Amino acid sequence: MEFKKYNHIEQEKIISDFWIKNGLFKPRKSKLNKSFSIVIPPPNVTGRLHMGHALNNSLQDVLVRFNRMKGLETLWQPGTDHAGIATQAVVEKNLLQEGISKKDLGRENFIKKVWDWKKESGEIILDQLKKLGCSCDWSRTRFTMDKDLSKAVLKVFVDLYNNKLIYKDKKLVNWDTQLQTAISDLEVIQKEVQSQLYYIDYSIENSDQKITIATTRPETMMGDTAIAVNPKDKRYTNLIGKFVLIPIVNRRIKIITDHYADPEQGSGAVKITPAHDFNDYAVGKRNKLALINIFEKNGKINKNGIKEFYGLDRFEARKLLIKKLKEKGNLVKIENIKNKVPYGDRSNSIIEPLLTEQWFVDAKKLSKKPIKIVKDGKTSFFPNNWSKTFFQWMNDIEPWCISRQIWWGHRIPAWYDNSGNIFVAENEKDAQFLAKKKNKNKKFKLRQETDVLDTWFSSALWPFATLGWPAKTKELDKFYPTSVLVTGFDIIFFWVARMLMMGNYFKKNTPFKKVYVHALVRDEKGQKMSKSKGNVVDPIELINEFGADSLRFTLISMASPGRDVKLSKDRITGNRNFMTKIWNANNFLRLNNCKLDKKINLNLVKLSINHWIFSEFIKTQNIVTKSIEIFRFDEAAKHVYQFVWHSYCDWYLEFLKPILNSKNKDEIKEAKFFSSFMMANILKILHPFIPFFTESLWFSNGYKKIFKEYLISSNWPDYKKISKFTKNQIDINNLIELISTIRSTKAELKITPKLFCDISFYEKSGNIKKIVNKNLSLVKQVGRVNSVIKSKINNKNSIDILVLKEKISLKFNEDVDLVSQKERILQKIESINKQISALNKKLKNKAYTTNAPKEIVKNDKNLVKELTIEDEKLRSIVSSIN
RNA sequence: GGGCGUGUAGUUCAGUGGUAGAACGCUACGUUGACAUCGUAGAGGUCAUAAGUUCAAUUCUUAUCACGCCCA
Repeated sequence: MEFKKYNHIEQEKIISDFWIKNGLFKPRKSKLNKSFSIVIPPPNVTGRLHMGHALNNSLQDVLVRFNRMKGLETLWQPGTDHAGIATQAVVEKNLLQEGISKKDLGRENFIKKVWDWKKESGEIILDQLKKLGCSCDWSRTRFTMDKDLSKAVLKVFVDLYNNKLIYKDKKLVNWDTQLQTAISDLEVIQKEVQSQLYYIDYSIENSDQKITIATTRPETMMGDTAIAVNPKDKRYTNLIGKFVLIPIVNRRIKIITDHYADPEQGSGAVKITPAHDFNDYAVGKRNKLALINIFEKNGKINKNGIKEFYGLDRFEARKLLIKKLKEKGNLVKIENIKNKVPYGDRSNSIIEPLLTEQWFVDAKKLSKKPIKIVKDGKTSFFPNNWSKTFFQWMNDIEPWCISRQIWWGHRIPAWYDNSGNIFVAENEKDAQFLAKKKNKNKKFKLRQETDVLDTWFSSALWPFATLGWPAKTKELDKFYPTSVLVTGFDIIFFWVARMLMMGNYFKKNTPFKKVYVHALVRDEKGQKMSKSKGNVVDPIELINEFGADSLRFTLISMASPGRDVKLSKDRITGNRNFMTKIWNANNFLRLNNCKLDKKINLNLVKLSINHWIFSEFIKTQNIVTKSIEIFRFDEAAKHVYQFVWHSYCDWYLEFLKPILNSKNKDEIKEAKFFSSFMMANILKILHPFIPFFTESLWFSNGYKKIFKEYLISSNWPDYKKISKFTKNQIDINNLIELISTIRSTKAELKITPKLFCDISFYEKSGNIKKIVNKNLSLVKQVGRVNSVIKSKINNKNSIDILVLKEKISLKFNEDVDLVSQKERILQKIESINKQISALNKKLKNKAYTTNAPKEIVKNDKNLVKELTIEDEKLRSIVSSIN
């Protein structure tokens, strides 16, 4: 009989549609009255599934499916975030292709266009997650710009403002001159680049003396308001308090002292430009220096600069200024150095510190509770090291700049009257009300703040806003705090910390009990995947080629804590083979008409191999359960793999064959339904890892009839150990040992494995002898044994071996190379004796016998005894060879 | 500069204060109607280096080296 191959493309589609159509991802009331919930880290609405997502979501799905099967009321809350800057950029670019600029459209029309785009392309990544098999409750999909979530954002903003946790301030912020918006310090990446360090002479007023400063950004000279030297730097003591003229600019500034100036760096004297550098800003504050902003918002020189530089781009200005300094003889030298330059992570353009009015969250105050929560273990990180990273950042947290000068996002609910008063309210009507009170009878007109909020501001509300907050919902009662958050370490600050702040403030409770932090997915050489390197692997391509299950199993089995995942196609191929193996095993069952046609009564199970496989399964089930519970997905995957391939397929199915070929109808019957019963359990235990494949087989094997459930909603195996099965579990394991030894003996003797042998036993009360007699048909077929001979064999075709310290004779129908076998045994004897003498030496050491735990010493003594017996028996075998 | 992590078989990685494990790869051999996307057998490791603690260290401590990441 020929069997079709498993068609993952066809099956995954069918199964996925089926699950969704039947609402199987929705929470189902729990008999246990327990719930389990995860909120998805909302992917960026412009995003496409990458390997990081694939890993992140595979792990979440394992947890979700596992807990669902365990009978908990399970919710996996999906959705996307509106990615202010990224989305605006995408839509803007599309419009430009049609020759339309954002400005032409105006704010309102542009936002309409963004919504149009979202309708069309905003669901792509969610569809990709469905392809991966993610069992999110898709009917609850949320978007950070949804009405409900926007309501939450407004409420949060107003509350925080009223409690002085949000404020407006004029400060130096990270300014992206390309996007023309402020960004938070987390969105700035410090990159090491090759730069020039310019040494420039400033001449001292009323003197011939000069002071040399070094800078990488000479154009900022136009905004200099002091030169600083270190108070301890003796070279400059006589210059302190004197004035210098900024070359070209010709403005007078003072030489001051400040510990910021490092005598070891450059010349030891630094120019101070408080409006364009964060360190200088601090120096300026300490010394009450003036702030001179020389840049427009697009990075061009403004009117505070030199006249002829007005309108020049910052880098053009730099070139021109250097040229002029050279001509004037103020440029001392240029040094090539490596330094860190700030880049915007979205625009990849150099960030300019710029003095602007922005909105800030007092993160310091909000950070107090989360720090305590994590310290007290109410939220714990896994691996725990990440809590250190978390604390480090939280302890030194800076005000969070939340305003963005873009259009797409939650517009800040603040209104200004004509005298610049601010009214913060959830809507204009309320703002009007506040303004009326303030303005009494004076006339006023309100205009709304044009800035929008940082996307992470709304993402921070995700765990409770998606559950309905600020309304009181049963979902909030049931699913908040969520059970676990699964995320990459790169957004611990961006997102995890901020959710902890908001959740603890507004819900007075931690948003999640645990944070599982996974690593990065790299390419097979361990390189970070990046577009510029061209080593990005598209998970969707892999899903099409190998199936979602193969990809998932690979990612999950490689997710060891604290280690990056190095993904290679070989590994995925290997795991696809695993599925083929199961497919073929299942075909074997069908071929032999092995069906589970009624509920099983374990008490009636008699066959030793069934006792054995079931006991081994329970062992596996327990390890897998435990492993998933402690986030050791790699261990869980390893043990299922080991059990399915090596216990079930390699041994159990082989042992099944002689029984199916026998005449014993009862045994055949039991073998048939029990092998199928085990398959059903295998599918269950594999389901969280490879959901499509297992559900597909569950359907075609008709298990729903017996278990009354689809696999996805069936119960997780939780069998208790059956003690009367234990004897056979041990026996079969010994039998496997015997058969393996026979096989390797044949291989050593270069006897073709095809050849059958006879066996006989030396020891009357031998354990192996009993086991063999009890399972004769299994030994004969699987071990390729002809017959068990009662009398001792001793001729030139026979050889003695030791199995589990029992002497057994094998007899072949061809000559056996006894000489080489003798040599092998002698080698074995030698190594055993080495072990024995090492152990004896150890045991003679009094320090050891008194200090070591009794168990260990006892074990060693036993080992010596056993090894001695083995040694004796091997010696007797050797002497019989003569 | 501060912090975190990693170094175990050819490769990718588990693991443990008391005989080193898996997967893939490699070698040899193919046996039966589930499976060559397979089976059987096998080779392969001074657990980065050094010192210390200990009866005992691959495991704990310290230092060194190499690599990676985060923060400044």
